[in-house]
Formats: sequence, C-alpha cells, structure tokens
Amino acid sequence: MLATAVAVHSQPIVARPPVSAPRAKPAHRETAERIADTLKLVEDLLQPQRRIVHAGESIYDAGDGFQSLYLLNSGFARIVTTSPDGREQVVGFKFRGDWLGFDGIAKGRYACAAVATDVSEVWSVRYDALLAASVACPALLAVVHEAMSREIGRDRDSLMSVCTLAADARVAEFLRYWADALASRGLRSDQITLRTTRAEIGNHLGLTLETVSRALSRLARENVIVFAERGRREITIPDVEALSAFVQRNQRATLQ
Amino acid sequence: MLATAVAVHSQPIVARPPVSAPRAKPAHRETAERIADTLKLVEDLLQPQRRIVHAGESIYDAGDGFQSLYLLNSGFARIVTTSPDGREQVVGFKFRGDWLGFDGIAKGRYACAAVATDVSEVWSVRYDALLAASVACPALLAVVHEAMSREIGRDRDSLMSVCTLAADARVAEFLRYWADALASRGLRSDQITLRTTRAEIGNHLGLTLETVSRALSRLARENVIVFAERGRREITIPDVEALSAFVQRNQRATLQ
DNA sequence: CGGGCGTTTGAATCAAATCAATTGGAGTGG
DNA sequence: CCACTCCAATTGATTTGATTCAAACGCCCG
Repeated sequence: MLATAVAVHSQPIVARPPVSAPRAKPAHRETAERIADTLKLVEDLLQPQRRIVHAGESIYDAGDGFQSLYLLNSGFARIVTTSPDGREQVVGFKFRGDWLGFDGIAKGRYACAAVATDVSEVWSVRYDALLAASVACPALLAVVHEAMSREIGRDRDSLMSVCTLAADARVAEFLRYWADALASRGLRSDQITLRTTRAEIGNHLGLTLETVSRALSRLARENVIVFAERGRREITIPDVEALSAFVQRNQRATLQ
Repeated sequence: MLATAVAVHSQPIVARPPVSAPRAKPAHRETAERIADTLKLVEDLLQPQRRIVHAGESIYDAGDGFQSLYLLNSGFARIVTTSPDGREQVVGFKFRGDWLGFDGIAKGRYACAAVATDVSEVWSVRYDALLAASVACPALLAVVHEAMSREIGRDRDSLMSVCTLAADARVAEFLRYWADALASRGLRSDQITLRTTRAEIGNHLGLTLETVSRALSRLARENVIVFAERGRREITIPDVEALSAFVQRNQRATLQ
C-alpha cells in the first residue's frame, strides 16, 4: 500500500526480535504503529514533497527561513546547533518517522542544521498547510503534538545522561537508545551500524573522541558489546539488559 | 484590565533597563508582548483555573495522568525528571509566561515534576479544551506551538552548555540566561536573587555544589558578578556583556 | 599501492570530584 | 535577647576520571 517510497535502507527491514530479550516490549509495536499512522496521515492529507538526500547533505540549515516541517520516511539524520560564538553541538539523531524542524517555529528560522547521515527520504510539509489541514483533521494535530512532546522528553533524557552518567555509561546509554530506536522501528537492533564517527558521538555526549573509543573498548572487554570481525563501526549487542545494567553500575556518584 | 491575579512577586515589577547595556535589546520588548498576548488569549478563550502554589509545593508530579497544561502567571518553578534507576535531573527553570507540562502529551502522563520555587500563580488549562478552542482561534494554537518550539530550543541550549563549556563558564552562562529571562519579563536583571540552592544549580549544569560555589567565587573575584553584602544568594551583574565575554573565554578546548 | 581519515592505545596532565573542616544565616525556644 | 540548632555555602587538600598529546594502526577509495 502507498509504498511509492524509494527503498533506501541500510539494514534489513525484517522485523526481528532482539536475540536475548525474553520480555515482550509492547512499546515497540506501538511505536511502529504510530509511525505508520503518522506517515499515512501525512501522505493522505497533505501531499508531502518527497526528496532523496544523500549522506552528508543537509536537509535544512541553521538560519534558513522556517516554512516547512520535515518527516523522515527512511534513513538517518543528525541535528547540529551552533552557538553565536561558534561552538557546535550535536543535539540529536533522527530516525524513520521522526519530524525535523520544530525548532524553527518559535523564531521563524531554523536554529540548527539537519544533516542526513545515510541516504534518506525526507518528506517536507509546509507548516501553514499542516495547520490548515489539522483543523479538519484533529488526529493530524495530535500526532504533531505528540512528536513535539516526545522530542522535549528526549532532549531532557540527553541532558540527564550527560549530567548524571560517567563517560562509559554515557556511551552505553547512547548505544541502548540507538538500539531501542532501531528495534521500535522494526529494524534489527542486536547488530547495529553506527552512522556517526566517534567524534560526533563524543560531541553529542560531551566527551572527546578518545574517551568514546576507550569506552567502547571497555564495553567490548566486558562483553557488553561485541565488535564485528572487520571494521569497528558495526556493533553487536548480545543483551540489551546487560547494557542497561552497565549504565546503572556506572552512574556518577555525586549530584544526588 | 482583567488583573484579578494576585500580586505575588518577589522583585519589583518596574521595567528597568540593565545598568550598563548600551545596545537596545528589542527581543525583550517582543518577549514581554508575547507573554502578555498569551496570557490574555488564554484568559479570554479558556477560563483557566487559577491556583496559588507556595515555594516547595509541586504543580504536578512525574507519573500523574496528563490532562492539563499549566501557564505560569507569576513566580518561578523548576522541572525535575527522575530516571527509572533513580537519577534525578533538574532539566529546567520556568518563569512568568512559560508553559508547563508539554512532556505529558506524548505518553499521557507527565514525565517529570514541576515544583514552585517561590509563591506562584499557576493557570491550568485542560488540554482537550485547548485543542477545541484552538480550532476557532488559530492564534491560540500558534502561541502554544511557539512555546513548545522555544522549549525544544532551550533544552538544546542546555545540552550545549553542559557539553561545550568549562565549569566556570557553565555557571556564568546560567546566570546570563537567568538574567535574560528576568529582563525579558520586565523584571530587573542587574540584581538577581537565585531561587535555588548551589546543589540544584549544580545538578542542572552537571556539576557538584562545591564546583558551583567555587565558580561563583571566581566570578566574583573577577568582578563579573558581585555578591550582595549580606547573604550570598543575591547577585549583582554589573555588565551582562562581561558575563558573555567570560563564557567565551572559558569554553572547553576540545570537542571542536 | 599509497594516501588519508577514522580509530585505537599509551603516558602525562589537568580540571573537577571527593573528602573534610569551617563559616554563616535563618529559625527556634528558653 | 542570646544560645542553640540546622542547613546552605565556602574553602582547602587530595584524588581521580577524563582530556591532552602523541604515536601507530586499519580500513576505504582513488
């Protein structure tokens, strides 16, 4: 159905449950449904403009005038803010079904840049058209609000990681989050391919690239993760629970 | 007009420009207007339930079922998230005109607690009523979206501070932000009273309370801030530009 | 095959956390 | 009004975890 979308995916789409997660995770089914509903709703009500973006290309840039929101139909993106004095910050990563560009509403221009980290299909929706359509269809407004709300929650989770976790745990938590994002989208999450450099992960987590590298090595040494034989960008997570346990063991002592 | 609101303020309401800021800051005038418009719109279209909350009392708690959004008409509040494994994180501070509770939309329950840090007047607005009213009045929807968008931007700024600034600069940036929040609301911003302990500031910034204390002492030693004679919770900021300059000087070297 | 970038790993350094002691106000009750 | 308590804040000494600097490796791509 309505699958005119180009098949651009770097991992098998086959829904495949995590290897060693005995407990059911209903949240993932719900997420998949939510994403499907969102895409269908947007496709039916608005005629989103589709666009293929290649890795490294930007979807929009900081300072661009805000007119549209974007919906990631496939692929991956990272969001980068730049402060007035030139500091760069990777503020988040986006996956299929995620909206991009909410930050532009307040000031009429985007406060950050969105860059594809893999070939991706992006739907763009004019904000005014979205508002108009949402009057007739409250469900559309509901999914947009839900997405904004989830983004606020996610941003706060990021802050919490950076403020309360030691370096190793931050990296572990990041992997857990990434695996969860994939799993909830029906992609295999036991074996993940990082689409970012250590430097970008480090920037996002408030660590240097060396510290990220060391953290990954330590995680591998403790068998919480396993590197693929060739290349160190593919990571196998034998047990997500072990990852969570590791995070808990490595909280920062203070700051209660 | 329509000023039935109880006058609960801990600082003079008189709009008073910062002592030594030669440049005009149009953003502040705009912010004040935006807040006034928001409050008027909400008051006219919805009959918000008013409630006085005293310092330390919670406006809503994490886990409470989401039904309403809150609008701070006066006073101050802080937002605190708790992770499943018990870590606490102060994710933000709220001022007059700020909305609270957006995080509850996504999951149907609040992900965090909102606690008043001074006697405050909070207006509560049922979310369903808000949606209904916004169909008839798009301007209402616009201010809500704007508020959510601004919150996303603010959360990202927090992450950037924690990830890219050294301890002293983080504290300086925090003071700058606080002063700006007051100034843009017509409160005097050259002399501010922190409504939080060093521990809470530290938690928000990813620092220990000792480090916050030392940072403030250093800022005072460099005359970027001045402590009131009695008590060290009142801080005078002789020059906001000097504060910004200090932040720029004390960025973390790495993480380019 | 060679260049370049991303990554790993080691050793030295440093900024912030930790531990510990003291000060200072605000509030309470005799 | 003063003594007493309690809690926030300050400050110093020490430790430690992450950064910095440096070198080497490995993979990808032309």
